[in-house]
Amino acid sequence: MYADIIIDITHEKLDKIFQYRIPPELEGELEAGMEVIVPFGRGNRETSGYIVGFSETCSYDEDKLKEILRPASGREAIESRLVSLAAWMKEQYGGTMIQALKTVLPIKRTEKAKEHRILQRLMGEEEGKKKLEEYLRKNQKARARLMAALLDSVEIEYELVREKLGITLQVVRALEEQNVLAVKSEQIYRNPIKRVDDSRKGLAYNEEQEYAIRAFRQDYEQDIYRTYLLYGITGSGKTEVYMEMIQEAVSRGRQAVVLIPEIALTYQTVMRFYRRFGDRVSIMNSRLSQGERYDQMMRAKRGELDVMIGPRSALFTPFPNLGLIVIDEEHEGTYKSEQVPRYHARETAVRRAELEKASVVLGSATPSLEAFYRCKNGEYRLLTLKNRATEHVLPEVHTVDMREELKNGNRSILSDCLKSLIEDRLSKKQQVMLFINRRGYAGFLSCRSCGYVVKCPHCDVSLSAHKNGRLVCHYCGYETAQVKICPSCGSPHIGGFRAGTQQIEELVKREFPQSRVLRMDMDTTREKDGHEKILSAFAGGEADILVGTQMIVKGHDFPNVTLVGVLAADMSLYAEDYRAAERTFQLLTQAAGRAGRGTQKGEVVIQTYSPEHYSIVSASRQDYASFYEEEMHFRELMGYPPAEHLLAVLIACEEETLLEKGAHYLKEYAQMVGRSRAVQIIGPASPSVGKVKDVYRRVIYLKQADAHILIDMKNKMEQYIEVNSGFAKMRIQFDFDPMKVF
DNA sequence: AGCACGCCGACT
DNA sequence: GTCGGCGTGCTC
Repeated sequence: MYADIIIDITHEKLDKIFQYRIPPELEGELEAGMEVIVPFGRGNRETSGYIVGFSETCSYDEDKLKEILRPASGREAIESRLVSLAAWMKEQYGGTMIQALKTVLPIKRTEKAKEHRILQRLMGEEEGKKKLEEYLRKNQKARARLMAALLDSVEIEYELVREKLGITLQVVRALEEQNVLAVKSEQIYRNPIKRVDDSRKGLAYNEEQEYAIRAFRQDYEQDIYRTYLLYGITGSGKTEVYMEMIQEAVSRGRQAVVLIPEIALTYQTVMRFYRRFGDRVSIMNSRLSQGERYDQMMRAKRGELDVMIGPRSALFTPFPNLGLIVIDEEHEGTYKSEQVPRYHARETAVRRAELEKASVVLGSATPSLEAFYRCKNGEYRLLTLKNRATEHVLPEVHTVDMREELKNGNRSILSDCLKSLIEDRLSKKQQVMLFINRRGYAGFLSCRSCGYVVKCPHCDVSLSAHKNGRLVCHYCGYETAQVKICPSCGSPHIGGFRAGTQQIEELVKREFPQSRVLRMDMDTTREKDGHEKILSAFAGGEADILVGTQMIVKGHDFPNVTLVGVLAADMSLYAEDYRAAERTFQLLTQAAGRAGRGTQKGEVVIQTYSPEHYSIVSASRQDYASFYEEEMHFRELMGYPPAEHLLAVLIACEEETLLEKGAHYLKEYAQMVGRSRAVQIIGPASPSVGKVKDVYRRVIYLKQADAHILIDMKNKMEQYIEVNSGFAKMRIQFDFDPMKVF
């Protein structure tokens, strides 16, 4: 038995596993996550490291193995719980321990050192020149180089000197000792939020809110930590409930993490937390540089913060005594990582809470099937908010069958019903949102004569037409000029196939020339704070109609919006994906929730070609329960999560023949291992996008109700891949309970 | 990162 | 010969 130990992953050369022998007196005393002192390097200097696991065999020259000296003294380090979380993630989701550790531990980037370590000349120019001559005379080349640089400018970044002049730290140290220079390491922690006056008002909660808060508090007081699902319709005041729960944890000297999908991380939400918890709140977002992120993590570690708000990665905030993890909009797909380890923040949060003896609160108006299923089988506790916090009425929903419209001679994208309602709102000076559900479908170009679709030469996807006359690939960014003639049959009848946001915007402007229209999509939000700008312009009444993709339906309240139109509601149903119905239901429900947030009653128009589909019917009735029943029935029938578990094995390779061979062998191996255990194996198949950036892909699916069996299969396959050099040129990833079918 | 090793020029 | 600086490469 050997211990796998990680010394320090902040430096690339050390971010690997070192094996140590376990001394007899420590046998049975050690476990993953523990901090230990080991001899390291030639001088056997005592270094601290973390145990990340144990192995039966050692992959290194056994004679060279050293022994662990002793466990690190003092209290259990914050990191140790994160290391054991990483070990769990590696086991659950696959990949290497290093990959898991890198996602879990706060990593100091070299880029950060660049900003923070500055060499400062301490002597005047005259004296400096003398020093320079002295070094030259003594043939001390490195010192001379550094001195010359310091004469050029009083302050230089250490990283610059190291990379461009090849100066090592020893040289810097030597000059430091001679009082030639000083090393400044600034540690300025920028707080990314601006200060606002503390206007905490005594809020009154409705009965349901009170009940949820009380239920949580009663458990918490008795040290009962568990997972709750706060199922509350839009506008039911979930955020207030979170804040009370966080308050409960904070008042007991514990800290809270609040996960928010990036897109919902709006100024409004942040300000609410900030007003309540003051500057003991910190925000993480993708705009923060690596260095800033690291600083935030360190503030949390030192106990300067109570609440950390951020996307998926904020889950790993190294709080000394984490007491609560809140996951808002729990059903969002962004909680699943796209990189190895492909972890789901919900499951990982539940695991982290277990390690920390903390609670988890999941919140959603349209809970994921997973979360609701676990409430039904008693794993999570369900807390429901059925009423809107303020006395707003639910919007009235009209479903329009677009096939009927066509029969009645309306070939426009807008139904007669929607048109007349828009007309009505414009006259009343109220606002309208038009939401285009084009998830997964861009405005691709196809030939009406032969059906040819213009595709990206590097990826197996269609190119989408942009207004600037270019064709763009959304996977690799490839761009080409718009084609006028079909490359396949020469017909000139080639053109955009489906309506994009731009076309809708133009159409609306044509139909309602007196209206002011704003468009929000990938193109218009690309610039910095593009989101905020458009939304606040719309909120400020600078436009009457907002046209956009899914991003307009998340977060944000617009009190003056009384009409929401959903165009192509069923588009997302056509994706060959077992979560298509769930996603459609969620999008439609959210879109409908945007209408009538103010005092006026709202109306919603859903335009669809499949009005009878249960996801559309139940969304139009705002009926989650019946949607859940139907969808769960489907998942059970097909053996999809959460009824059973699914493991996707993604294989990528530049050579297609090699890929096919590898996929074939891997499947055969899986069949051999899985035969006795009733594992269903599907594939290898070409994923819907079979090629990206000239790399071919295949996918194999394994299905089994028992997660442990699948995880064991995954471990065996990982071993098989490692020992067979034939897989060396392939990149193989595992995706446990994937969010989509590839 | 931190440390030792080995190379190389300079000095006693 | 020996000393000290400097670059390189390894660390279970």
